[in-house]
Amino acid sequence: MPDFSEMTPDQIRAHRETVLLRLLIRVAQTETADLVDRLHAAGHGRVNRAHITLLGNIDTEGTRLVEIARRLGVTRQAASQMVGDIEKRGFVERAADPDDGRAQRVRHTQAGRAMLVDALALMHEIEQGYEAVIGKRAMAQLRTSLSKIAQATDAAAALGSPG
Amino acid sequence: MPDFSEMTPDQIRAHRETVLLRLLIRVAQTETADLVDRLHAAGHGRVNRAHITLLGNIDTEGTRLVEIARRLGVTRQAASQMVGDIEKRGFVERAADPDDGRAQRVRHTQAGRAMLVDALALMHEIEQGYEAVIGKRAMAQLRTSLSKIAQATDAAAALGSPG
DNA sequence: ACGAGATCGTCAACCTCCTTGCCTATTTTG
DNA sequence: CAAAATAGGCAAGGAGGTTGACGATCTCGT
Repeated sequence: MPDFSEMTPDQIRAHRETVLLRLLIRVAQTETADLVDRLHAAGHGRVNRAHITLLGNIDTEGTRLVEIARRLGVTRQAASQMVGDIEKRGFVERAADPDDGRAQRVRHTQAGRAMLVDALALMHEIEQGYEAVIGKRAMAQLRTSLSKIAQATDAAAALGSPG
Repeated sequence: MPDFSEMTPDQIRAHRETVLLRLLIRVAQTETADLVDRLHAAGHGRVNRAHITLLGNIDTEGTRLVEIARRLGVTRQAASQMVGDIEKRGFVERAADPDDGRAQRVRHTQAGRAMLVDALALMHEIEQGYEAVIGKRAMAQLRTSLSKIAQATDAAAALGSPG
């Protein structure tokens, strides 16, 4: 490992640029902004990343709020607020859970499903643009590498916090 | 391109998992959380991602507020608030710019520099963990691919909004 | 059968980060 | 030099999360 405390300012600057985290955040932000722009252009007014993320995490048979919260990595309260938000916009609806009187199922509406399908298509379009830049092989390896890292860190997190 | 409107729910679910954006966000979030945890463990109390990002975007000779805002992709006001925040914590200080009476230079304090050096070392440590999972070659290609994508999208953005 | 405790969802209050709108001081420009 | 651009700051507010407390319901050990 480099001895950072002995690095010159220029060396620190150079190193900074190669930090993976910086690249991840940058590309994720750019792609998100691009997606939202394209959704607007496609006639889906006033949608944001949270909406897409949420829609993408709802199963066709309906998903419980607490499960949505878990998938999104936020509290139940935050998930509840987000669902309330996109419910107002008509993309999801709530229904009582037949198996559990405490719970509800959140489901896509027709409009929500249409939006999700459009969003997936636009993401695919954007990512094909990336593939054109780095090549098909590199793109495939990018997905594979990130998947492996995600799996490994998830496994580590599961060990770290049992329960 | 797949015809998403004809996909079954299961196919949509399967596709969802391979969307690059999802992977990017997930890995970025995990690494960020890991970094903050390690900084806490290393005795740097009450630091967050914004602090590290900000410290990493300040040059040794001092950086103007407006330049910080540009690098972070936020408004001057937001940058000003963040600088005010970490100034209170003692990581940066402001000084008048000798070349421009309107401007100020934001500089690291000793403590800020120490924090940045630690943060870089910890990111390096985390990312070596990733390298152990996916291999040295894949890690190098990951950085290269993301860099290329970032450069390409930056160039496109520059064309789109001249000025 | 039933009381203790866990779980599902919600309301309310608050925090962080970032925005828009407006303002002053200074520099640059025609 | 006046006009316009630029550096920065103050105030108000929105978006998206948090913690804490709560009622309703389910689950489990006895």
